[in-house]
Amino acid sequence: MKYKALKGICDILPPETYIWQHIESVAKEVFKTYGCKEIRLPIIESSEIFIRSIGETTDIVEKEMYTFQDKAGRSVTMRPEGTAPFVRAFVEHSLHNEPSPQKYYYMGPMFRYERPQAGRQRQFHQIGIEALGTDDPKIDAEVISMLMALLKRIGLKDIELEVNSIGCGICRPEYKTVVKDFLRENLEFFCEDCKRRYEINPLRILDCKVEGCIGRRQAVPSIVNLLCDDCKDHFEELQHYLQLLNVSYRINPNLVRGLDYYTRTAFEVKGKSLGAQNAVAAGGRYGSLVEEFGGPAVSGIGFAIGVERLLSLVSEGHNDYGPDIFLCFLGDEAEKKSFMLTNELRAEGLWVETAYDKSSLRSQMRRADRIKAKNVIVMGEEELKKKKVIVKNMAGKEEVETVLEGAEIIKVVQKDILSV
RNA sequence: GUGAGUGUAGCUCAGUCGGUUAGAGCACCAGGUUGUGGCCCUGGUGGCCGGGGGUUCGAGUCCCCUCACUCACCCCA
Repeated sequence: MKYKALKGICDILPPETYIWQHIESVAKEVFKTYGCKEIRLPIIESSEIFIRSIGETTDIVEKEMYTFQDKAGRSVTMRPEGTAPFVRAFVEHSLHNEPSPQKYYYMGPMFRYERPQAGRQRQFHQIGIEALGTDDPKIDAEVISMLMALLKRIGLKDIELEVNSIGCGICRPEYKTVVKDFLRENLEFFCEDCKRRYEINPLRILDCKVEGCIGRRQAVPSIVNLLCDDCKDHFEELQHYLQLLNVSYRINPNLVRGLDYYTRTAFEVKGKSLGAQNAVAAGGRYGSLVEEFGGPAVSGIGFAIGVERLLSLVSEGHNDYGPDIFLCFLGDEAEKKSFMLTNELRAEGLWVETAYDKSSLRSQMRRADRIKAKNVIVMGEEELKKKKVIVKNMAGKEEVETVLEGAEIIKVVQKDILSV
């Protein structure tokens, strides 16, 4: 084989593409009912946007970005996530002047240079929303419940919502210090990764899976008990609203987000059958990102769904796509007439296929069956003399003779199409 | 970046102790007597056995290197 797609970058082929279309259209319907408007954002941005927002010491920025120089020598990066480009656009176009709160959704590819594995590829797709213009925890609950409503409508089972508050610019640094104080004495007994985390992001130690580390960190107090009063109130109200909306959730005090810009609310939806990369969607509140990008002091909250991970959770079975009509012909005159009729029926919005060369009726019927045609039209010399055609329903086998006229044929075929 | 596993047809896999022209099922294409699909039957297309080197009279099979893929760690959607 001469050429292959790049490592971790996949083609999406039919019938998979049908499931993608389905998910995207359901998402759009759900978002519409919450007032989210679509925003389409570029795939490459100035590198600085990601470095400043995601954080210089995060893995994404340190080793996972597709960054290169354009012809003018500027450093540009293929977006590893959607929030930073969104906030850049929000500020650039002064979208805070739209009636508040402003709610947007986006969908598209993201790029991270990582070793691929189950549920992780270098080009992957996210469907995300962002809601800005209010600090009220009511909108946090609304955003989370919108996510759960969407996942439910897509038919996901065996998923679990985890929520946490990771504090704000005031109480989180204080909590970090508390964690470091508690771990300092025993640090030598922790795993190598945790020793590294201690310097870079000590909160991650609370999420380590190594058994020895789990036992040794027991004494560390939970962040939930050390939030400042404002953050604490926010978190409690969020839970209150989630309960009002009957959204079931689990508080995970060890839930940490990997991106620096998150404040207060953090949440994640985990899929039970997903393997090691089990977050199907995640999000959180960002308190000062808009300001850091030179915009007004408005905060936002958003989430992103990993579409590929979502797909691996949704049961398949969208494999029954086939033409509404397959047109069989016999004889030279019928070939011409059927070619014209194919065109006419397509103009009416039907999916119509026909044979491209002369072959036996048996062979044409076989082809119609293989491509899962719902109906077959037989146009032979005998029918042509009477200016009629035979319409056959492939599932039920019944045949009807009808006049050779597009409108009449559509009438015969219609009930089957509508019932699909 | 680290570790483990797997590479034979488009897909799923056989291939004996190293033996002659590499197989099956599915899929695809063409047929199975005047114009009716699915099941069945016949035939056909499709392989540098991931690549390179070595051992041997002889390698899909044994050895070395390499590449690719997969899973996991890290991290994340």
